[in-house]
Amino acid sequence: MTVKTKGRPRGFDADAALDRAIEVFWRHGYEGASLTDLTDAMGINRPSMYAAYGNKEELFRRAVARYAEHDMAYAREALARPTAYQVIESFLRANVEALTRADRPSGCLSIQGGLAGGSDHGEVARFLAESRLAGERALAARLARAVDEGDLPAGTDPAALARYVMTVSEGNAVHAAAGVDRASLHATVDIALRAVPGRP
Amino acid sequence: MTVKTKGRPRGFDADAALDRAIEVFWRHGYEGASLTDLTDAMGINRPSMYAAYGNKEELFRRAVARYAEHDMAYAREALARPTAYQVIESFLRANVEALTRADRPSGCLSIQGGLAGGSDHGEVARFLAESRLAGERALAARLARAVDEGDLPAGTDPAALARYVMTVSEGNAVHAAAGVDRASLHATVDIALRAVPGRP
DNA sequence: TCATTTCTGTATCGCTCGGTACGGAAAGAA
DNA sequence: TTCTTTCCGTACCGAGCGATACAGAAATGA
Repeated sequence: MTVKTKGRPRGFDADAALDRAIEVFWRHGYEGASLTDLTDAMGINRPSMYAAYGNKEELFRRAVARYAEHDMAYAREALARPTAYQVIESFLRANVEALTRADRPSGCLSIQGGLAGGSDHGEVARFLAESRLAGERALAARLARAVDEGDLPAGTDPAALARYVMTVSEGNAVHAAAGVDRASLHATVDIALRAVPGRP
Repeated sequence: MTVKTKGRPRGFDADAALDRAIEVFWRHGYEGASLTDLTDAMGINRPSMYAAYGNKEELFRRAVARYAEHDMAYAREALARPTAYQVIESFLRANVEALTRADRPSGCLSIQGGLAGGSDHGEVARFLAESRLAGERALAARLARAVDEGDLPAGTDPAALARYVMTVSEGNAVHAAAGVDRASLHATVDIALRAVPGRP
């Protein structure tokens, strides 16, 4: 459904440009990514960026949203697995793959984007933390269902287990950003899974 | 030993000033900490900072070195425990305490300082990654000794186990930076320890 | 064709960044 | 006291930052 509009049409693909912006933010973090870096990578000039996205922070939020939808689709797929153990294993394995894709920067945009409150008053860091927490809550809900179904031992704390899984995933992201290779991250997952109930 | 020198003596305590700088870098990251933030917190003005430390990056390296020596002393103490399990538990527990001290920023300077390569070409991120890796190697060496001593099961990969422990610690640092409380981080450690051989 | 609307490119804004030149102040040495 | 050395404070540098004003180009609708 292409909307008919008056005026000169945009000369670039906004989603494709957003994908380029994702990589720049991923590599350099929110603060470290300058508008020159961004617009050069996106193949547009500044006023076009401002017209299309508003400002740098809005561009970042849009980039993170697209990242969550595309690059983290594996997380939603993992939640659909039949057992809690499979959910967790599938998530951690796919996470390792995503952290070490050859065609993408190492690590995870949500972590590399910015952990500390930079020049702003932690606005961006809080936004990223909240988006990670949303994922943790989704996993906790799935694990709570597993407890109800008897798939996880009664007495298991689904929120704590979900937090543990996210902790491993974030730790792996930190390692990946430091250049640790895929096989080593999988070895970490091998060990991490020993702490998960319901291992086959 | 106070060295007698000619000329006007420095009007501030360089180590105390460094402690203030640590907090600023910790809260805002390397890039997010401006010279104005730093010198204001340190109670000195710019030329004094440049005379005493060289430049911003040198100040940061000195801050990280002091941080490693003081705020991470618990890591060296943990390595001295008699068994591998105690080493790991002691490290992860003390780490959680350090990540959530009321008189310090939440999280860990080594992580919050900067994960992504900012405006520089990843210089600072690489430096921090290398310093974390040094800690991981020290732990791996200690665990290798435990394997030799029969304290850990034969066939245990000490490097992989050390990497797992550091992964949990880094994941907890990410959570702490996001505001997760101390009890929750300890709950994560409870689960993480289940994957460690030699549990009492 | 021509008025209207929207996007593009240049050129620039005010501001903050990391870093410094320079003159005066404060100490020891003689 | 006077010389020498070092530190402190002001005031400033060029560069890069995020963000924009404005004029011309490119599309639609009448």
